[in-house]
Amino acid sequence: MSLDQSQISLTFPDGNARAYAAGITPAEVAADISNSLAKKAISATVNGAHWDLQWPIQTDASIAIHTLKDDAQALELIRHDCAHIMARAVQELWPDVKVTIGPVIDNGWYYDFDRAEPFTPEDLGAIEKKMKDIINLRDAVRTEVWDRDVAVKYYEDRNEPYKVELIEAIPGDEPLRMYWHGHWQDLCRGPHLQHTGQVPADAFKLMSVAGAYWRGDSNRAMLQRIYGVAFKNKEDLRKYLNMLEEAAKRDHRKLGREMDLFHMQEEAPGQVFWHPNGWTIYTTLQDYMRRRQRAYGYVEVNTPQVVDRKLWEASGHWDKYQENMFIVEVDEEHAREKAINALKPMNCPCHVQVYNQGLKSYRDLPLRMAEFGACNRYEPSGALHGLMRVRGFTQDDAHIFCTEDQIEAETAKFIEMLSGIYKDLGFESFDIKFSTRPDVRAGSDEVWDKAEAALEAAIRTVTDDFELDPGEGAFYGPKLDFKLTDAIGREWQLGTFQADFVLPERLDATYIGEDGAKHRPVMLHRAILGSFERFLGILIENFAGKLPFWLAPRQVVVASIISDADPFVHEVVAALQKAGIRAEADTRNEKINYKVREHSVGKVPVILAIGMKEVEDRTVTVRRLGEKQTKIVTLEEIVAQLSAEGTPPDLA
RNA sequence: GCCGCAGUAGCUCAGUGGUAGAGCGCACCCUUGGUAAGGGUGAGGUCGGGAGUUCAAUCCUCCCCUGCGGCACCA
Repeated sequence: MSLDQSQISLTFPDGNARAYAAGITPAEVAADISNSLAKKAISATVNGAHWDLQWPIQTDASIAIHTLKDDAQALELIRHDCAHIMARAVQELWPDVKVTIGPVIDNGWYYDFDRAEPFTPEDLGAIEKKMKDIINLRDAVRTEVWDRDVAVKYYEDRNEPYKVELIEAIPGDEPLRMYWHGHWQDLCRGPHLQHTGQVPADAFKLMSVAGAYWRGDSNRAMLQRIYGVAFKNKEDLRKYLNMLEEAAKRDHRKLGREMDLFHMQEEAPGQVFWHPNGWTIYTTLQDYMRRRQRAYGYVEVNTPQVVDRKLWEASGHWDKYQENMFIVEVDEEHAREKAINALKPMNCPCHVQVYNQGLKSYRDLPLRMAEFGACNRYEPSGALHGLMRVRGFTQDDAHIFCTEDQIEAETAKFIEMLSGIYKDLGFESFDIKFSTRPDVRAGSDEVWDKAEAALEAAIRTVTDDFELDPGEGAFYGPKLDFKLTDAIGREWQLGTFQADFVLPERLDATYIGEDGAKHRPVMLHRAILGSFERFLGILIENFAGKLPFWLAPRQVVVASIISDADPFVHEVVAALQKAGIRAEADTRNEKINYKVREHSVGKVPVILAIGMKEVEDRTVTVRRLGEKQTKIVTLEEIVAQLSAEGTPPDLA
């Protein structure tokens, strides 16, 4: 475009172009447009790349100048500069602390430090205060491009071994950018704000300190990671902190206690003692899943818990996962050696045993074998987390034995089943991730071609909107993962669908084909809820304990207002129970206010209050959870209404 | 598993080198009250487990267990 080599043409978002000298910086461009823009500018986008105001532009380009109004760029820069400002604050407070890396993450940033003493909550306060001082200095940001040798020497001289290692990991042809504000400096690819004063001093907060391995490697040093959050203004920060409070209120461990759903105790870490209320949800959900599976042509089986190591050796689990299995040794009196068994960590090898009983014909395929399989895995102690990560759990597991030609139809059918179930359980949408062949894999390329094509074609019958994750498939086959988003925007990976060409081989599963010869079936591993334990945790948090009526463990409390109403209360409870509703009477010597409060806190969806007026009219006053107003209906009406509501979605 | 923090009544939490306290809940009594806590009385604790220091440990030290927040892991 430009006639003169020293001239370049910059095109603005409105389509206008202007000529500038090559090497001009976005800061200068902004100044050329207006003084106020020059002041407000924070960064630019140049040919699609997020660009520091100080970086020169050498060629024709599209350019957009950003201000704090551009959320994505503003937040990125604010959080990024917060990371540096925090590192500077830490080194000003404790000069011997070594710095490492500090990336931007959702809502904020973290920075990893190497320091002998742990950071305390008081330290965080001091760092925060120091950060505010630094912001108030309004130090201009400079970036410099350095030679590697100079940079390495610089960091060696300053005893910053982590930085030296980082530089050594940067490919040789990339420039090393040094970022300075004031006298303090950090290695960083940028971009950055114009000066530290552009970071809002009242819209960030240091949240926590935690250990983190250097470069994510558990064999390397444990560093101290400080997490912070930052926003454009105080109000956004406040909203975020409120959201955290909201999430804490939904914590399934807290609600589990309050609603008397389950408990855990130290004699059985990572395992659940389900109380009547929790077990009611569990079995209601399981009954529902069992009906769905039947409707989709699955047969249900049940297989042993304690299985000889021989089977795990054959399946390959003994080699790979022995550390994570519960081992059960039995010392039999006349045996030469102890019998070594493992609690099953998964169901698939057992399902192949069921499959292998008797000869299978191609006419038997696809054979969809389901089990609510109770599994135990010795998860690392630090991984345990309420119901979300446990050592004893039950999967809604199934394996579909089929031919390669049946993969596509089975995949499509599975996605249909899964989306119906998620919808029934209150989750309207989900995302699909499609993981294809990894570098190290079993099976021929032809089989992989076929399997990947089949999976992809099957997804496309449902949606074109899926995320491709190349190379992330299991070594035995490609897979689909299903993620759903909960009521407060968190994502949970739940369902999975994996094609497996290896296990049928290892455990010698066969079928007789039309040609009369033996063939190898493909195994499709699939789960929709994953584990019941985890899914119930997610369900509780998604609904903040206010489960849909059909799943609510306590559906109705019929509460008397005065004792003279007690006989009618019991009559109403009996009528509701007869209609299959989980109803209980509350005829305690308490005021109606007290009863309403207690059952509201207990998340009971419907309270029926009964005083003398109701007794005379044979009516009930209905109060729904979360609603203030009440409604008077007849006994017959409420029974009909609630039994309709209590019908599981697949039976409605 | 690793780093840090924590563990006191059923729950939430206060507290002290001389073997403990509140609120809620629970039991009993009074109260029969119309939609988010009526009043009174009372019971309830091996202060996570073990060892050590000390005349004396719930408190200080060490080890272990469990939990919490991350990291690593998640067939």
